[in-house]
Amino acid sequence: MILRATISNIAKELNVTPATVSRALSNHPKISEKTKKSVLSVASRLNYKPNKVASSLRSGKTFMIGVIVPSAEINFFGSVVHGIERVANTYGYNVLIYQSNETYEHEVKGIETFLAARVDGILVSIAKDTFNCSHFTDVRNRKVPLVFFDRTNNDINIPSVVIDDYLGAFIATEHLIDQGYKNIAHASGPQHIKVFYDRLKGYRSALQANNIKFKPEYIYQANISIDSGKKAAAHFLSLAQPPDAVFAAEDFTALGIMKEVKANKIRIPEEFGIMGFANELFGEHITPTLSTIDQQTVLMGEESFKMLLNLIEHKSEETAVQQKVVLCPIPLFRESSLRKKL
Amino acid sequence: MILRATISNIAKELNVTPATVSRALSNHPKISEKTKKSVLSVASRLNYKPNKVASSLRSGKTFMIGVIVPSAEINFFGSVVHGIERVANTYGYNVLIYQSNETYEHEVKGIETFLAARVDGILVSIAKDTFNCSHFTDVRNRKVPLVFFDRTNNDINIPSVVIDDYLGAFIATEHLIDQGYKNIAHASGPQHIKVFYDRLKGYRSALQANNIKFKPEYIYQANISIDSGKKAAAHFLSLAQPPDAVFAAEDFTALGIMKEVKANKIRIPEEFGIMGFANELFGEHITPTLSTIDQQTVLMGEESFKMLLNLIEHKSEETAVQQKVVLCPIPLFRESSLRKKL
DNA sequence: ATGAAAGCGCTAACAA
DNA sequence: TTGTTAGCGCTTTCAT
Repeated sequence: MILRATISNIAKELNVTPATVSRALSNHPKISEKTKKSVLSVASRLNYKPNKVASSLRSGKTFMIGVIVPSAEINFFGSVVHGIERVANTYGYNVLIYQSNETYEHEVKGIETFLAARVDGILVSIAKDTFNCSHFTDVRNRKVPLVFFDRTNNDINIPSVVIDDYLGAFIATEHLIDQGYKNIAHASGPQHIKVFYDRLKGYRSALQANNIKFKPEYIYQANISIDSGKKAAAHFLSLAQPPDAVFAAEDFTALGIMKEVKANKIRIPEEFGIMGFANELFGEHITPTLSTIDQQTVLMGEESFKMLLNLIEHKSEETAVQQKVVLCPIPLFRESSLRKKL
Repeated sequence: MILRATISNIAKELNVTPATVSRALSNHPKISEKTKKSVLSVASRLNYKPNKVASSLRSGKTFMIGVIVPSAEINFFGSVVHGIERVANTYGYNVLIYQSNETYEHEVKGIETFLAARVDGILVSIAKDTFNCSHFTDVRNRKVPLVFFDRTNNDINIPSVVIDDYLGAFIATEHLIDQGYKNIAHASGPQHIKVFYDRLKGYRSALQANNIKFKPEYIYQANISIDSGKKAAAHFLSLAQPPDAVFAAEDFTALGIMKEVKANKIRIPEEFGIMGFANELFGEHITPTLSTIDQQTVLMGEESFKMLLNLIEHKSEETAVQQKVVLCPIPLFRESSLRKKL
């Protein structure tokens, strides 16, 4: 019994050449039905599994894509990866995951790994600590298809899939205005990350569109964490004129704010409104439930893969039109911001 | 300029043979420092990246492992994968992820994919719908290292990493007893999955150890979901003698129970105690915070990989001692079950 | 419809 | 210390 049968093994058993077996296995049109049958039968008897490594080396295609995320543990990215995986598998592609842990060094290592593995394409959500983009231009120079999702970079011209963060923030802020809150603050995120920058812009635009004066002291730069949310709330509540609502750039920050506000015996949403962003899982289970903006994570994953696949399949054609898919944010108004009945 | 430089390209530039370059790149001891230097310099000038596909074909090692999880979106598995990834990358291994979506068919497909990709080893957490294990014995027959984590199967003799579910359940139940609850029910999970079976056993043992009579009507078989948790609670509350505490086999079930109990204006933990299992992220953010059992997910991932690596590296040696790592569950007593001051 | 032969890029045994 | 040679398993022209 052969431990790992090869095409040659099958060929020998049938007194044909490896080429014939290869063709039979890949359903080549000019192979007789009888040989196909017999090849298939011997293959299954020998428990033959195709060797993709050999096939990849020869054909230059690995049917693997690489995905770099800041962390697989953050629900958002886990969910996007889920979306990527699902479509990828449908199309016969496998997915390699690499976590950058938000550092530039890991991100570079991830790219190196993927290039060495000769993946057919790469999907990246840029790390917080990444400023230098030479590793990405490197990928481009090697003509390996590359698509950014969520965390993009505008300096370098790479196709991307994002949601409209500006619009999401605008909707969130305007919702708080609609609910009758008068002094709306914003707990923002790291401004060099585009999504957070855009959310701040959306917040400011919503104020402006409603003739509300922007107050610098109503901005607190938080850091995607419960703790910084608490600090944000402490800051806001210490002001001479404290806000009566906060739009947080991200759900964990919103959660921290909620905890701090509750600790101060301020009632939510009656006296204080809160909106988050990201639709993390916990939001609908906390008390009060957290209003937030859903980012269509699974769809984002699916779209990212489809865009990448498109690039992979049309690599040769120089239709390098800069592609960009912008998904629509979906507001979820829950208890933390709803003081009017809908 | 060569798009993708190979070892031969470097060799030609230096008038040496590919073999020399290969050795220089892999730091072979018998290569002079000068040649190493020059090879490295030319390599970087040509932007050479090693072709792992070719290397794998030749060496028979891919430095890739495959991981099959029921779903990457469930926090528990995402977190384990995180642990796997971290150690794997440290050891120079890459990780392929495959989601079974709890179905047997996908699981088989995942195994096929991994065997075709010639991964060096496979890590699996068995799907809910899997009863037939021939695909696993198949892997074993091909001498591909295989390790189960969390969701194991006792019929087939495969090394595994699990936590002591029995003990966790015992601790959870006894804690409720300690807190003075008198009628403790159990919302269990699918019994053909070993972890849930063991948790039920642990529950029963704890009762017995404390001379509490087991009541069949205090068992409700839930289904790892908020909804089934609600149904469980509704069932328990409808009993002639309703319980005053529930140990749920899993956090989402516990959450459903909590929602239903709160909806009935029953105070937690004063009138009703709840314990979950899994330490899902939301538990510490809901009101009241959920007491639960932590499963050491990241550690589980790390241990799983280490065990697999050990098998990979000692493949030839026939020291096929059945390995099993059992991690210790860590109780987290929070508001939902603490009515005595600690 | 099938065979012959070459080669993808790398590594490793054997020579020198 | 470096070269020679062969081959991992598969695909793919070019023949027949």
